[in-house]
Amino acid sequence: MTFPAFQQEDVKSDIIQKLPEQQLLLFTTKEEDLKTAETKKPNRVHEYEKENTRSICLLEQKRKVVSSNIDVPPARKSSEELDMDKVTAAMVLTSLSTSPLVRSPPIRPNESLNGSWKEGGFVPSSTSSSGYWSWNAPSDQSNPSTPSPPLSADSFKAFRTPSQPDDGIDEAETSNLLFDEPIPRKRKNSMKVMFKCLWKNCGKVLSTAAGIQKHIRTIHLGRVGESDYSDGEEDFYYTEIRLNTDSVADGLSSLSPVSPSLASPPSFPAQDAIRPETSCAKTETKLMTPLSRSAPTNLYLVHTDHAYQVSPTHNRPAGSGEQKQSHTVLSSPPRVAFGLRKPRGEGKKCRKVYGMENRDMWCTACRWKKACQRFID
DNA sequence: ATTGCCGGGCG
DNA sequence: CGCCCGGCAAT
Repeated sequence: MTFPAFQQEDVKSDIIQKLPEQQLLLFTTKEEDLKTAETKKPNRVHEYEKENTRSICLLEQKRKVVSSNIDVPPARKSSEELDMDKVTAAMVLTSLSTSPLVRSPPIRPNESLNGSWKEGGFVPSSTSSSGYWSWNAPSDQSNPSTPSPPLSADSFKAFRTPSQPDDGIDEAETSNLLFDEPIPRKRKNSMKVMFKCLWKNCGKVLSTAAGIQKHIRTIHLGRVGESDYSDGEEDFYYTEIRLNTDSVADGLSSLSPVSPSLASPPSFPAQDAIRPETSCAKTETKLMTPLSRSAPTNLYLVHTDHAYQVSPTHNRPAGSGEQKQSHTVLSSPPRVAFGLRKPRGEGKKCRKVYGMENRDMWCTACRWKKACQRFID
């Protein structure tokens, strides 16, 4: 019973496809993680089964990062794999408030054990402290394509219930527990933790979480008055990064203010703009189906993907407001010369995201059939 | 067929 | 201005 990597990828992407856009999902192979997931939201768990792979999708009410991003372990490890006769993958995701979007639990018809498995194997225990979301790193280093790039590890956030910010696990604590493996991460001496804004075209880096939160709150979320009130939404828009202080330039350059998201300049077919470290965790999968290809992308970039940005209107009037003061002459737009019409932004806009029925959730521009301001390209 | 949005109309 | 929509282009 081995599980080729691509197969798991396949499942992942499959699941992703059936889930709402605003998601944050997570992958783990530990059953206790699943249990935890179920404990958190017993009634919003969906199972998904396919072949020998089984997954759980956990829906959360609010958009929150629930745990770290964990990639599936490489398919073939050593032979110790045998005891793991089933790979369980839990995907925790968050969605916008009203997102029973996953109406039909994506379950293959012919599976019989989905019910029993859930009830028998996972009696929701109330001791939330019993299990924490943990990193299940493959214990063998043999595989070069070990998951866990900085991004996936860092984009983690402690789980918190929307209403109750503290359910027994606080951030610092969790972040340690998270790597249940003895963190050899003592990182020499000069390892600095910074916080980077993931807002498109921002990329601001600050040294404190509070700082970045405030930045996001005021600059991007436009919450000026209540600048010290946090509903935790900011968590969504920044990520934690570590960098060597002695290679600051390097580090900073790598986090160029360019959009961290997959927003690739439409004119450049090369999507490889995402540096390898970021997109790693690819597992040696050359034969990814077009389907599964979307999986990693979503996985790692959910952060910005679902980032529903309420950019204050005055940020950018639309169109080409970028440089207002370009000095008349020589102002031939660096844009693609004869693109009379803007390449038509990729990425979903309000309409697609919220749907026709929720038109009142769109940004005003979208409502007026103008260029979307919320999901800028 | 659907989606993004420019250009233009109306109050 | 704010608001809406015809219609086109890109998907």
